Amino acid sequence: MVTTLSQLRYFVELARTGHFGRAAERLNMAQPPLSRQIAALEDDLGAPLFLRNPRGVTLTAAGQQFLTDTELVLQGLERAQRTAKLARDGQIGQLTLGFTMCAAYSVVPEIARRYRTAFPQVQLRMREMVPPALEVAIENGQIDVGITLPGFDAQRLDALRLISEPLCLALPGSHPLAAARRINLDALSEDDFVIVQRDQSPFLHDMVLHFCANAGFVPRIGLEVYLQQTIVNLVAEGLGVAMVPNSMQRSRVQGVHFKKLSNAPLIEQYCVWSPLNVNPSRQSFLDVARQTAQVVRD
Amino acid sequence: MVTTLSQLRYFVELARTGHFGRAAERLNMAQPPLSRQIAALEDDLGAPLFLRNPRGVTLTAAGQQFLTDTELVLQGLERAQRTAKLARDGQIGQLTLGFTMCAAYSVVPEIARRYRTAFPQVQLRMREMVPPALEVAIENGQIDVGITLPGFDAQRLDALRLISEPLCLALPGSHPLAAARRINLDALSEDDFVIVQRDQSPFLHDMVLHFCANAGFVPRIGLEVYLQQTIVNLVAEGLGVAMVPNSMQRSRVQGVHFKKLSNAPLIEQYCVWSPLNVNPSRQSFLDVARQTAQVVRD
DNA sequence: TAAAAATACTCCATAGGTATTTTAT
DNA sequence: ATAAAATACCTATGGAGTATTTTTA
Repeated sequence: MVTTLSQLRYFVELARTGHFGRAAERLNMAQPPLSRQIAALEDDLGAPLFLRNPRGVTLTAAGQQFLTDTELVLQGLERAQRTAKLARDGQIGQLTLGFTMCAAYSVVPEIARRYRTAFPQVQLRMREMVPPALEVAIENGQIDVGITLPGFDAQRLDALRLISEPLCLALPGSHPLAAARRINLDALSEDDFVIVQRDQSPFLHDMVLHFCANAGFVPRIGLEVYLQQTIVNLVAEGLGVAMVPNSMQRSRVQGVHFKKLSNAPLIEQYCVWSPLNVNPSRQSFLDVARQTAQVVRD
Repeated sequence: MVTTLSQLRYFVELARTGHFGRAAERLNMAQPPLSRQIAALEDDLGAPLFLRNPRGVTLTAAGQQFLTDTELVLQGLERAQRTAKLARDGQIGQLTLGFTMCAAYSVVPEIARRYRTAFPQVQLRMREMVPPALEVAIENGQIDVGITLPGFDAQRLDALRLISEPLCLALPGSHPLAAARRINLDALSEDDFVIVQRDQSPFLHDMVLHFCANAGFVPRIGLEVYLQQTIVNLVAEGLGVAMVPNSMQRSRVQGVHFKKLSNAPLIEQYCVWSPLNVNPSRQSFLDVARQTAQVVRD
C-alpha cells in the first residue's frame, strides 16, 4: 500500500469532523471505505493518527502534526494546478527581452512599463545587446523577443514594425555648429565621425555611410566603436560628430548637442521573435508592444 | 480522472530525463502506461506540460512552473510522513508543563533546561499555577504534566516523587531574630504569619498550621494571600513572618532573611500526570524529570 | 444498550502490461 | 529509415459499496 491523495483528503476531513460517519457523508462516500483508507494511511505512516473514542475520534499528537503538514501539501497541490493554467496562458512566468541601444531610449522603457503593469506576475528580464548577438540569442532561445533595427534574417524570424524615427546629429559643445538649429549634412564633410563598427550594427553603419554618400562625401571615420552606447559619450569628449537615432537625446549625457538633420533618414525599430519560441507570454508581450508603438506614434 | 501522486512522481521523473522510455525504465514501468498517465495529467490540468520532439520531450512554460510547484508538494509529503513518526515517538511536538511556585525555584529550572537540550524539537510550554488549578488543568488536558506538592487525587493521577526539601523561615530584615542562624518555631508564637489561602494550596497551608500546633501554639495569621509567590514579597515589606520551601531563597527578593528551622518538616515535590493523557512526549519528559531529581538529590 | 467503528464479501474502475501503429525528422 | 511516443487490447489490483459484527462507555 502506498499513500494516496484521497487518503490525505479523507484524513483532513476526518480530522475536522472528528467522526467517521459524518466525514464519510461530507466526502460523499460510505463509512466503511473511509475507515479502511484511514487505517491504511496509519499503516503506511507507521503511526496512529486518531484515538477512537465511543463518540467519535480525536487526533493523536502524530495526527496533529500530520494535519498541519498535510494541509500545506494539499494547498500546494491546488496552487500547482492553478499556476500551471496561468503559465499556459502566459499570465505567469518569465519573459526575456533583448534590445539594442537604439531602442533603449525610444520604445523600450514604455513597453516594459506597460507590460509589467498588465502582467505583474510575469518576471520580465531585459538584456541590452548588439543586433547580431540579439539575432543569435533569439535563435538559441536565450531571449524570447528582441527589439532591434532592420537587417535581421526575415526568413527565420517573425517581426512587427514598431516605430520609425529620424536620425539626428550629435555634436560636441565645442563644435562651430553647436548653435545651429538645423544642419545640412554636407556641412560636416570635413568632420571626424564616430561610428559603430560594422559587425556590431551593420544596418546603422551602412545607413550613415549611404547618407553621407548622398550628401556627396565619404565621411572621415575618426573612431569606430564597439558598443553603440559609447558613441554619445565620445562625442561629448569632443572626439567627433555622430549620427544617432533621435531618441538618443534622452540619454542625458553632458556636453553633447543634438541637432535636426535636413532630409534625415528614418530608422525603424522592429519587434522580432522566432516562430519556434513557445513562451506563452510572448503573444501578450507583442500585443502590448503593438499598442504602445501605436500610442507613441500618435 | 483525478490527479494522483504517482502522476506527479512520473511527471517529475519525465521532466528530469526528458525521455518517456528512459523515464519509464527509471520508474520501473513500461513506456505506454507512462505516456497515458502523463496525458491524463495534462488533461486534468488543462495545460500541456511537455513539447513532444522526435528525440524526446521538453517542458513547456506551464510544465516548468508545475515542476517547481510539484517538487515542493512531493517534498512536503515526505516531510509530513517523516514528522508523523517523530511526533509518534515524542521527538517533535508540544508539551505543556504546569508547576507551583514552590517548585519554581527548586527542580523546575533544571528539568526544563535538560529537557530542552535532550528534545529540542519539542516546544516546551510552562505555566505557573496553584495546586488545585493544576490538578484541574491536568484533568482537562490543558497541561500534560504538573510539578506540585502532595495533596492531589492519587486515585486519578499518576505521580512520581522528585525531591523533598525542608521548610525554612522567612523574616523581614527588621525582625529581632534577623541575626539568628537557626530558629525554634516557638520563638515566633507572638509573630504575625503570612500564609497562603487554604483553597489555593491546602497542603502547604495545613502543614504550617500543624507544625505550629506541634510547637505548642496557634499562629496569628496576619495575612492570607491568594498567590504563593507574594508571600516572600510581603515578608520583605515587614508584614509578618512565613514558612516557605527552602528553595524560595533563590527568589532573590531584597529585605528578606531566610533562617533554618529546627526539626523543619520536609515538603515533597511530585511530578503528576493523568493516565488518560496521550502526549507521546510525556514519557520522555518523566524520564528527564526522574534523572534530574536523582542528580539534584546527590 | 446504543452509537460508532471495524470486518466480510462483492463488484467494477482503472493502472499497468504486451503488441502494434503512428509520427516526425 | 529510425527512434520515440501514442494507441489497442487485456489482466488484475484495489477502492468503494452493502450487509453485518465488534467495541466500549
